[in-house]
Amino acid sequence: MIKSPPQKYNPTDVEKKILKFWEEQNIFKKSIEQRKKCKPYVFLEGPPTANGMPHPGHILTRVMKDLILRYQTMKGHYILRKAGWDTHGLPVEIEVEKELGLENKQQIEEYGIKKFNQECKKCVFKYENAWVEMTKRIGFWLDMDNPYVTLKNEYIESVWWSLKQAWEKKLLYKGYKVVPYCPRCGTALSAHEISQGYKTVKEPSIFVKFKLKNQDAYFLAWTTTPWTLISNVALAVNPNENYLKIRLNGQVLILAEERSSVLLKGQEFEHLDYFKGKDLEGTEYEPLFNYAKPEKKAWYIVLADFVSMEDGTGIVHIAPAFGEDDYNVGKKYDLPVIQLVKLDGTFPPEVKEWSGEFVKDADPKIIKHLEKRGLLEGIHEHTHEYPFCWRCDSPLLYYAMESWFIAMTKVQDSLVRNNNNINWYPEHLQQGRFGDFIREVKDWALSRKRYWGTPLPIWTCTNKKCKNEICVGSIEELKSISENFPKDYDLHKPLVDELIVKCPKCKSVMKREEEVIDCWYDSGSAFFAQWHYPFENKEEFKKNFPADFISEALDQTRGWFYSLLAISTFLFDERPYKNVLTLGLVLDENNQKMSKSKRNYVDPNIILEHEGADALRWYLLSANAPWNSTRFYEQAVKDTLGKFILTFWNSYNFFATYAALDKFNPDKDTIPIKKRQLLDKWIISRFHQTLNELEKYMQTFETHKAARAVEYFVIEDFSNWYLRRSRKRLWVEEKTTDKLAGYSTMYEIFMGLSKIIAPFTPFITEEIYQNLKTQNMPESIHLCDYVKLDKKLTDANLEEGMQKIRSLVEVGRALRSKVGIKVRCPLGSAALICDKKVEGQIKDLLDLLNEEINVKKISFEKNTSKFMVKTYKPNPSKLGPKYKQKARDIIEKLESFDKKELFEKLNKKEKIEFKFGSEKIILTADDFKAVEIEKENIARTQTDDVVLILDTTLTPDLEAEGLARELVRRIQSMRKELDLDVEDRIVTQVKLDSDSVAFLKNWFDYIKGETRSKSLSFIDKPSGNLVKKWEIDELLIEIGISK
RNA sequence: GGGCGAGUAGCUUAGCCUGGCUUUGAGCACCCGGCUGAUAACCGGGAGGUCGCCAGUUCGAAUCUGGCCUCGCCCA
Repeated sequence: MIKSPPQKYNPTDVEKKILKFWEEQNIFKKSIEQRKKCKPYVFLEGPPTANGMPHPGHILTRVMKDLILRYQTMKGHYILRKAGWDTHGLPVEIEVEKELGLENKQQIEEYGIKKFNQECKKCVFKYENAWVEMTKRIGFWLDMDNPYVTLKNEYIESVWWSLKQAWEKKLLYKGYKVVPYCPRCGTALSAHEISQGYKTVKEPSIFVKFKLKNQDAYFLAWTTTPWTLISNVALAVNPNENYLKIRLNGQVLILAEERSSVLLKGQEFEHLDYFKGKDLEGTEYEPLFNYAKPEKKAWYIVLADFVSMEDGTGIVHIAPAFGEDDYNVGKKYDLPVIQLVKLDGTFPPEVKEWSGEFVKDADPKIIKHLEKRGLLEGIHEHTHEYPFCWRCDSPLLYYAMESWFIAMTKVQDSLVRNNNNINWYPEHLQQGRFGDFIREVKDWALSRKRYWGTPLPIWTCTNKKCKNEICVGSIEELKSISENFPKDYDLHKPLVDELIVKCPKCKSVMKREEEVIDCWYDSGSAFFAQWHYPFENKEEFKKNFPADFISEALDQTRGWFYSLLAISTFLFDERPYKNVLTLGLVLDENNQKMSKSKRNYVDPNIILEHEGADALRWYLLSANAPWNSTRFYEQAVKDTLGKFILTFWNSYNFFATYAALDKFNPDKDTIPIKKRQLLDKWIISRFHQTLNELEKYMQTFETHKAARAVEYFVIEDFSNWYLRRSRKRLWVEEKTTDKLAGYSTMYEIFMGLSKIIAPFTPFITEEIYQNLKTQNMPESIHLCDYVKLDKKLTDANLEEGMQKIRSLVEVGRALRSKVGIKVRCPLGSAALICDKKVEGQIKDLLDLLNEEINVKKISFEKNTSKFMVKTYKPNPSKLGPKYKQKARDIIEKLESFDKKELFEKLNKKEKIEFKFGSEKIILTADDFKAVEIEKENIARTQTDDVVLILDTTLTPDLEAEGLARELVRRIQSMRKELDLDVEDRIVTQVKLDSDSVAFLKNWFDYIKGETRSKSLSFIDKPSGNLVKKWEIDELLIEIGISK
């Protein structure tokens, strides 16, 4: 039986009640179980790192995932929703370092890696509870009892298996990577860390001469880091630029033509020769320094596209150990890597002059040295951005470090092909940011010289004659070759380094490469490692690969989205996901990034307490396209609550209150649609039309458009029109067919509406469903099927007609307001002029218009002739040029003429002649405009295709009815003030002058009926529970009512 | 510094791909009036816009092109 709901909606109370219900009845589990035999829709959860509190951005991703998954579930799919936690990585280590007061790697090692990693493990789960709570509170259904966790032995084992695949495919190799390195902290910095530490600095930049072999000529190069010159191995030119050989102040120099015009402006020089950059390739020069004796060929010109003409000389000095571009060119030309800087940032003993000095401090001395040798051509002060260590503020050095790589460049074609097979939302990412990234893919630098991560499973034989390298791909394999593998084990450091591993070839001791791997590799392995594939769950994996849907924020494009694709590509040569929805970031009220330091961080819990999860969800889903950034602040959610959630609730409240009163029973009392009013058929049609739109938008993840379509339906169509127009139907006492038809329609709409928005706002819809459901329906709305679109129930013609009626109401009300007759006072008649088609569309809906603009009868007319008079008005734009200043007075004079006579004359093309002062004026029809004006007591307005005429004549009858309604409205508002129940009967006493009483006498019954008055008496001193004085258009009255 | 995305009333936004049917259309907030057993409601009217800026293409640009500015993200 439908119960009367509480008047006021308290989101937190309702939502907490629903959460309890879901929990107690295991609804989430049931929602998965009951779809077990259905077609799967595979979702892969991007694992969050639980080492910080969840913020609004996380809420957006979780809400969006939940929407899609609930939607697909109701659409009949079987969806597993395994949670995941990302647990490794530098951010965790940094957090723990801070906690323990450790400042660098030496201190970590002194503290003990075992203890340190234990702390990391604890840290990762410190906030797990907050995450779990938040996830539940916002209604995100995720299986957090069986999550995959990247630090578990099984997960690591799967990762190892995949690395061994790479190893066997010869994709895993050791190389160099130039990384920003802090010599003081002794560590490389991640991209994230560097971006915090860029500063603008002024540094000397120098022009250095490199003498050509066997020629008395010099290449002129330019550098901002003189200390790297010690390790120079080549000079680079741009193959497509032009270079000049010139004589300047008696010396022969080579530099780029474009740069010469800038650098040598105003100086005289002799032009000796001209080359294309590519002609210079291979030209040898004499090294500046001879501290190193490289094994490979060095000191010649190489070609590189990155050489720009923006600054310098167009000739770039190359030191592969200290620059990424340099390193890449070096690889291409097989140049030696000369690395004459120690890890602490000082020069080694071989560099005699500056041995032991910090390289940056040595810069001025190196410059002096070059000057002495006559190899310096000039010094400029140069301003540029340079990275500093965010921790200790030392300048960072770009430094080539040994590192393990996955050769992504070798599978680039597959990457591109697999990417082209993924549906990206928004589309531009596929060929834009992501596509660009993949087309320029670099080998994946996999290793990290850190502690808390998946250990790199590569062991090298210490026997110098053997040097055997193996990659371990399973725990079994490692057990089989290690002597002291413990029963209880944890595959992290330090255990893996403490194992005594024997070389399968020579039985000597093997040593592990000490690194751990990039934690992006961990999360990128989720699609198979969550199943402990291939050691377990082979079938599960097969069924769940590739995923149908993943979604994360925009910053994951080159993060998780890439690492998944990369790993999936080299393992299986297959896309790991079919659809990827990239979400915009959540910003604060002023479009600024949320950050703790700016204190612009909104605590989601406050909003959840005040406005509730449904309002929060609806806001996030409807505010903006998912991929655009969304501003997040409490007021926005508050507005959503007021505008949408409460409108929905109050509509429901209205229906349920009356339905409860009448004991409406949907099983027995439902009236077939055929027998219902057009208004009912209309709202049903609109409902299905809305569903149609919603489904269309959901397919392309345009959730904001889907939500807005629903919002329009609920507020405009359902609440503001259908329900408003249906109120009176429910007021009749008996159970009429029409009343039951209204209940039937409302019941169906609330059920349907609740179902179609259940994925958006799962709480309020459940609350409504619980009250409205009958016994044989599923126990939760989230166990229901989604509403099936029924095109047969839509009626475009009816919808069009209704739209026309609503437009007529709009202009009609505006017209009444213009002529100044209150809507409460009825008018005698109205007329409509339109074509037959429109007439057909609206003629059955005229009752609605009747009531809305309060006229007694409405008729269709062929044309406006009954109501309008044709006349002519003086046309100023004709008269003006002819009579100049006099025109105004002439027009005034014409006003005094007999209009009818004037009209007839002009109609007969006669001339109008009259005297104006001494002048005789002759006007023709040309000097007038033909216009139509309303006859007396007629008001006219129009919509796109209908003219609406109102007869504004007020008769005593009409005025009496108006007065009756004035009284009714005041009595009603007093009833409301007394907080009476709708069905309460009252005694009404009114003080009113006797003339007015007589005037009203035909309306006594009406007043009694409308106000549910047992008696209505007109006396001098009204009394009752509430007595009030009123003034109706200067008429003073007093009303008293009592229960 | 490079790439991508966004920029339309105080706020949230539609329109942009496919140029003109609109003097840029809504909603919230604001002002005036109406209506109300309809709620944080509803209805009518009003005020509020250099469509980020500057050029160009075109008969015509919010819409197409180029450059610039601001914000965000990614990369350096």
